[in-house]
Amino acid sequence: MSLYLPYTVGLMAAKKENRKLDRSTEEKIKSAARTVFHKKGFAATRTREIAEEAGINLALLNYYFRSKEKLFQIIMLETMQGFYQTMIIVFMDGSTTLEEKIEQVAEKYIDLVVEQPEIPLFILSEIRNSSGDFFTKLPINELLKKSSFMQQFQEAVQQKKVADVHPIHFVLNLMGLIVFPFIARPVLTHLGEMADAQFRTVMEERKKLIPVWMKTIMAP
Amino acid sequence: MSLYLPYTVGLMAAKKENRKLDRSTEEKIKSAARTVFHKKGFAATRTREIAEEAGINLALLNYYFRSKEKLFQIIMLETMQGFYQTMIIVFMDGSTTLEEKIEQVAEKYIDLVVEQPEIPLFILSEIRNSSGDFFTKLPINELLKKSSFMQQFQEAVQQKKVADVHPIHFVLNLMGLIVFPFIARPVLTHLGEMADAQFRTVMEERKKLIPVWMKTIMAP
DNA sequence: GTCTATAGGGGGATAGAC
DNA sequence: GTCTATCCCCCTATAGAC
Repeated sequence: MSLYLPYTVGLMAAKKENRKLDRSTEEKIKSAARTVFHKKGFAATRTREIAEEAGINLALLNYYFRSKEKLFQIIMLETMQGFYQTMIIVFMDGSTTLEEKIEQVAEKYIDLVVEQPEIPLFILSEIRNSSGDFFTKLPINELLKKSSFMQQFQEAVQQKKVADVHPIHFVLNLMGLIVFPFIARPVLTHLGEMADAQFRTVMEERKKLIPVWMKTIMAP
Repeated sequence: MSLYLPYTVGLMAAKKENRKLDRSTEEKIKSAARTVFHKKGFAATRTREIAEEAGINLALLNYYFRSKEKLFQIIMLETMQGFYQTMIIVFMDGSTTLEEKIEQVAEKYIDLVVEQPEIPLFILSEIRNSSGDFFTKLPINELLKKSSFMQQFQEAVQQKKVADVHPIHFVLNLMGLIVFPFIARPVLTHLGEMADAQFRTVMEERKKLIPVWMKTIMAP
């Protein structure tokens, strides 16, 4: 089962098939765009910078992607997919318990975001402006409703193993505990003189701590 | 004791004194700038939009603040002050216990951010780009080190009333639990069809819940 | 497909009248 | 202090040669 959505690159969708071994140009541009957009956001990004980063000419960017806007939408959609994918996979897995799902989400997300620390802030701040179009293209909502996680969670509430508060608290707590440190990273750096190494140690600790915290937090 | 810093508006600092009753122009521009900057961030904001929002002409904006950049720095600094002020006041208060401080921070911050929901994301995303200059102008670090909160926290650790993990976990958990829902708000809206009223209810619940959670989380 | 050159427009800032 | 008019740069996008 592929969890990736069928998005199209428009112009290129057909041509892509006809090429032999294409780790070039189009992919180079997308990769550069990802880097710059993630770091600066849409408004602060200059297409010239993407072109330079990709080692190609500015005109070529428009040749492949028509406009900055369209290129951005592709990057945004892929980034969101990549981010939600982890959660979906873990939550759909019928063979793990609720506790194991929490452990896995904490571990996998912290690993993911240690690798690409700009992603949470990128997604959250870009969603603020762009209309909610991205979500209509991502069937996360439907997937989550039917997920193994949801079933287990509702069972746990009925069996009084979990406090009977709005489930949104659960999601907010879990994701907040995982993701917030990366969003607040710049503040920590400037404020508390926290270096990279120390931050990584702290986040490694949290892989273990968050599941424990979540358990005590959600106890009835 | 004033916790506000002596920042200057440059050109205007002197003139301000000479005016009689000035809730006008300069303040109108700043107010408009606050609104637009908070909502869109520096890069996406157009000075023309600020001018329109303020009901004045674009030229006047530059007359008062010299440039978009300078205006932004004033807004940014004031916003950060306003935000940290709450924490500082609560944490400096020698007459409250550690538990009471947590209760007060949760309650006051949630109130503050319900009023101005864009602030957390604004601060966090704008810090990403702008160099850490803003922090050198804010003596938060020094204030916090000497605060009543820090003393009480260290005592609690020594008396084994609080788990002996890096104190940063405490700060990250507290602020994450409070602030993250507002950062993730757009996602909730699009994803879970969560309306304003329901969100407020959830946040009211969290005023009570967060102190409880923090207590269980930080237990040894 | 990839480049150079350039069109076209938006946005920040200023000149100068009132 | 406040406005209108305008400058000018920078950025996106395209035309057209190779």
